Amino acid sequence: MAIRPAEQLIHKAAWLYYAHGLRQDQVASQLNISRASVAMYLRKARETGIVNISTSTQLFTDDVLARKLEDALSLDAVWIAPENAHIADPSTEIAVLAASVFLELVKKGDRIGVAWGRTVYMIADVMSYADLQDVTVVQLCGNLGAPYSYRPDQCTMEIARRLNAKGLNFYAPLVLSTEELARALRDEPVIREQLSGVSECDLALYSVGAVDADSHLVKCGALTPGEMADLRSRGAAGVIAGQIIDADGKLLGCSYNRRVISAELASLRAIARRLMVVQEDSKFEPLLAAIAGGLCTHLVVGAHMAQRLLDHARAAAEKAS
Amino acid sequence: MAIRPAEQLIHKAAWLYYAHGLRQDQVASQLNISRASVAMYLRKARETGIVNISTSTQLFTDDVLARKLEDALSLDAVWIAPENAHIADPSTEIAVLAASVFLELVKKGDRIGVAWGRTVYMIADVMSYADLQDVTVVQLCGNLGAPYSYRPDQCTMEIARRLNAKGLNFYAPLVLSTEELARALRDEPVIREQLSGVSECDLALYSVGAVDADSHLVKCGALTPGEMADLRSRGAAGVIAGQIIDADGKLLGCSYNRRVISAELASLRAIARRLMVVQEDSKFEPLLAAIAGGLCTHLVVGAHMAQRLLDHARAAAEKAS
DNA sequence: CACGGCTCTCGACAAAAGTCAAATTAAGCT
DNA sequence: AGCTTAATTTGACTTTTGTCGAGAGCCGTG
Repeated sequence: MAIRPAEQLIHKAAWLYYAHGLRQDQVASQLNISRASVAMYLRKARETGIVNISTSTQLFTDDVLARKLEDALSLDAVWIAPENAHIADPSTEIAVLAASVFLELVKKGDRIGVAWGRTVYMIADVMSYADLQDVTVVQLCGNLGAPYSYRPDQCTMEIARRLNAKGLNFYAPLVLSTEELARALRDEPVIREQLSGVSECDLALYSVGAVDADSHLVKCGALTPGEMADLRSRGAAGVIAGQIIDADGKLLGCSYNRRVISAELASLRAIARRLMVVQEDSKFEPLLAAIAGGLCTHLVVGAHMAQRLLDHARAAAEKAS
Repeated sequence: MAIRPAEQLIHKAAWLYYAHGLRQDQVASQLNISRASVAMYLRKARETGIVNISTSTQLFTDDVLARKLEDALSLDAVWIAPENAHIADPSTEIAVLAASVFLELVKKGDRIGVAWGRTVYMIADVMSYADLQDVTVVQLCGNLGAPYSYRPDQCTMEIARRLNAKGLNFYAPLVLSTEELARALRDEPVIREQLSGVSECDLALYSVGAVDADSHLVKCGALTPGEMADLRSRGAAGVIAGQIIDADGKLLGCSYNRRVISAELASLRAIARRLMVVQEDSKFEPLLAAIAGGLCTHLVVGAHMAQRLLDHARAAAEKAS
């Protein structure tokens, strides 16, 4: 990909402005263009990730609650988004925080696994741009034709686009109608390769889904409300990368799971850094299940959820003693 | 280290402004302070590395010349600072570029070896602030009491301060008056430990010194101009971390070198990423020597020097064929 | 070759950010 | 306590930056 002269100019303007600290009019006279153009170039530079402005998320880990949670749940790191009267929309706050944390966790050369859902898409949406050409973003599960804009492949591609990274999509449906077909498809070289590549990821980004009629699995037609209720009564506690898990975070033995094309839980656990983000307070049980299953090393949640998790962990510890 | 309430405010202001994209007056009303205070907090946030603004140095590696040099000299990466009429001061430009490159190369948890000299100090001086608490900056060579502000320990400490990292100083003189004393001092546990810790570094930052009367070694009284001229006639080609090397980049066998307390060349070569920065065109031969000795994997130079290096490499290749 | 459609560029104005000295508060010291 | 000194905070002012519509250049097309 040859660099267009315009891109050269953007680079130069960004360099003079941000690295040298010149003012826009000084940059303009250096490059013999108008100051207005400089301002425009600088905006483009920010939008394309040529310049990177990042703020430390230290503040959110420094929370005492976050430290206590790290200990209680043996997680590597926890970030807690405040939820007070000043914050207009807690779920957006969580997404913005998660995007910052995610960018802080990404390193050069990383391979990143991304699942799908409203949360992941919201994170992608507020994520700032970066220039990480040697990064690869891979899709963790099959696709779901949906009336929503947050299809699995869109989550992956949007994040790849923001990072200026390579995006690897998964060309298979999430759920098939028979177990046989799913087995056959999983054996296809293309799919097999993609699935085995998951454990080579250095970083995963996902949320956990609830097992109820509001689930995307229901909304997208993969399961009927009745089936969902049935699974729930049989121990389903949450949804990870399109798969149903029980309260221990283990794959639930059910026809649905056998018809799904997605990364195995063991592959997910093989990823060193697993960033889980949960926005809704209602996802308490699903989150507990995911944590129990060791599907999460790094966690971003709201203050209320954090408190509930800590209370639960303490109650459990007391019961045990 | 408890976070003072003021620091909390700086964090919050930076978060709202840079991560959420609020305007200063909106931040001010959120935090119930005046907009002027917000502006001040934001400046502090930038100065302390709570927010990080970095510009890609892509532009300088994209240069065709840089690519050719990487091939010709088998270096991992080369950055070339332009030297045209618009650039007021090429050596500053090189330092600014080197500082950006350095920050791009630093990763979390790194141990960084830093040598000393005008170039290194200039880089430290223009380096922007960052918040890398788990990084350690170690001094690669002994100290030289000097009338200059760029003593070895100052280079190390200034860089550590800018990165908000731990600085590890070297409490020994660079040169001693007898070889015996130098040997004895090198055997001291404190010094021995420091020296052996050098090869555990992940990144090194240094320049190369010239073997002439203008050298710091002469200016600081470590060597007389006469001794320097003598060393030169005996094959001295450059100075690395206070030690004299020959044209092949090997340690020159001389009394001076035996009286020096500094990181061994083998230890330096054991560091995976060795960033060498050369500002002066006059340091052509010293740089050739350093490259010959494998003391450099990443290089930042000016356009003129880059051209000379390439011409030299090509002439050498032609001769060989 | 004239015509829209397109992108790029610029001047002028409005908005936002930076700065400074004065005022206020906090902190140290006798 | 009473004084001095240093550090914050602020309102008012200046400088810098963002934005928008107009105009200029460019290309493919009819």
